[in-house]
Amino acid sequence: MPNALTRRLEEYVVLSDKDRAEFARISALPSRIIQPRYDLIRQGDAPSSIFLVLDGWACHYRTLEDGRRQIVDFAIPGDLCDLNIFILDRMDHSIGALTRLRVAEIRHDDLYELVSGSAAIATALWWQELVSRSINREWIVNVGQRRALERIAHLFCEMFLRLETVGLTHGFSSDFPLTQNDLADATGLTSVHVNRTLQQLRQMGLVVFQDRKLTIPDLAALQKIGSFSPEYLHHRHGIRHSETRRRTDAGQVPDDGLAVAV
Amino acid sequence: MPNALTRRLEEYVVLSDKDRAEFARISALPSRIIQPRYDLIRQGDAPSSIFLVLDGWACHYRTLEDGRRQIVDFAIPGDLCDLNIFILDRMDHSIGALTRLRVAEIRHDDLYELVSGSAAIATALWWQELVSRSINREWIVNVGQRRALERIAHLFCEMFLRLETVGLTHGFSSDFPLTQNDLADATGLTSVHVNRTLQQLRQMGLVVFQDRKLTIPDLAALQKIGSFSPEYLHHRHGIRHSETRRRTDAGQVPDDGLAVAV
DNA sequence: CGTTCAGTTGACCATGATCAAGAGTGGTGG
DNA sequence: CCACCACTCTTGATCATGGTCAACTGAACG
Repeated sequence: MPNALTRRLEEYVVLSDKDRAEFARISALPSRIIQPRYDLIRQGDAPSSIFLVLDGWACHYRTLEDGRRQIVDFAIPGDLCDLNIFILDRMDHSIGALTRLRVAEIRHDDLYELVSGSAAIATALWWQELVSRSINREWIVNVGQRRALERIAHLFCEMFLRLETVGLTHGFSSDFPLTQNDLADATGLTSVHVNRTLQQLRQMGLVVFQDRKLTIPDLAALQKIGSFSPEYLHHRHGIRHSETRRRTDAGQVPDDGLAVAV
Repeated sequence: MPNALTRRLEEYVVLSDKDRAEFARISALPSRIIQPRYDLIRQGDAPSSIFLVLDGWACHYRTLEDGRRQIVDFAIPGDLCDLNIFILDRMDHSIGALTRLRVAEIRHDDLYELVSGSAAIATALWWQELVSRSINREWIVNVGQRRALERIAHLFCEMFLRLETVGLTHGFSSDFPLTQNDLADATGLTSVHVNRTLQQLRQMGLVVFQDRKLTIPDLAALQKIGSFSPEYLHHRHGIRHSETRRRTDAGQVPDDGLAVAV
């Protein structure tokens, strides 16, 4: 019953039992709770630890002087927030909790030990970093080239696959605790227009999005609307995802669908 | 008379003479020429070397099925194109030459030696990677939140500072070999609208952009219009740049303004 | 209850897209 | 040397996507 981080990294590399034990240990470190709408790290900070999301959603965002806000990525269980702070002088963006958030705090030394103790772990963390960057690039494409309907469809597809990777989906559904305003800030639209676009997606039968849950009855159809192709996520088991056309059973994920990072 | 890569990395870390010699050696490796509008690497490729831009401009871009193209970053002399290919399976985007492009090809082993031979170099390359990511994030903000005039002003500011870092500006001017179409693909606008927006910027006296050259008579003013603040570039000498209000002399960069990557 | 926050709706507007045509420039081959 | 082509830039007319402003609903919570 692997935790979210392990599940995530095993998309990229083969981990040994020892590696897995290390991650289990880290995930079991004393965790910190952040309340929704509070910041975990602020732009300009120079924190001395990095955070591993255990439970809940966060977002990476930047704010302009006049208050405009752009979410540049979401963080879900299994995501490491910013390896970079050990190298860069200060945070160039903020990380805020969207839900009640539980994170493990990993100190510099711990991370160093972790990385130097296992080549697989080092590679996996590198990989995670590079995948995050690929996601950044895709977001540029999303806001730069796609129109509203596509943008939101695309974001739903991406997040659904990312959630699936860490075992947080159940069949066609998943918790999805974003407000329409969050969606607006992530897609560069206004919340009013997000609202209307969601109605359109609902009316087309492509998504059910209510009570902080998302259901995608036909992922392949949604991918088409969102001009989504999953290669940029670099999942090793990408075939599983891209063959969503086959997901015609209503089956639950049998093993550990609820196994949020212990 | 340092080369572009050295100049770039010295924004981040202190290099020893030995480190500098290493970079000089690498920059002097047999170089490859790519003609304008040709691709250096294509999405889906799994190349075995990485490229260091010595001369000319390139762009990182993704294309959608229907032909829409989004440029997600530019590469100028001193930029390493994609450390990631040693880890990720295949390229998730393409890199194309915008001008006649000269690059050095660095093989996996060479890079490995370089990195393991000097902690400063390893840190510097890490840093470069993280700064690139910060730039990616800022581009999301740019296309997501800023309107046309701001977007283009912002892009001009960013590229001008990046060019300055590698010694490719002369006073208030620089080569700037982008077509209006390139600008459109980078900002998520149409070339028609870029044209009109440029006219506006010109009329406001903020930029001179013709014959593949860019002049910014008052960088501080342009930064204001573009709601640009340079922290995200993480330049160590950031003060030099942010105090552009003081650039009231018409002075040339005295030392090595022409020192394009040897 | 009153307050706050998320979602919803309507009317109107503006930014920027689309379509189309023409001008200027440089390169190439007959 | 000239004619032609391709490419970039420019301009005008029209249109549409999505923004703005404002008001209202309903649920959650103290």
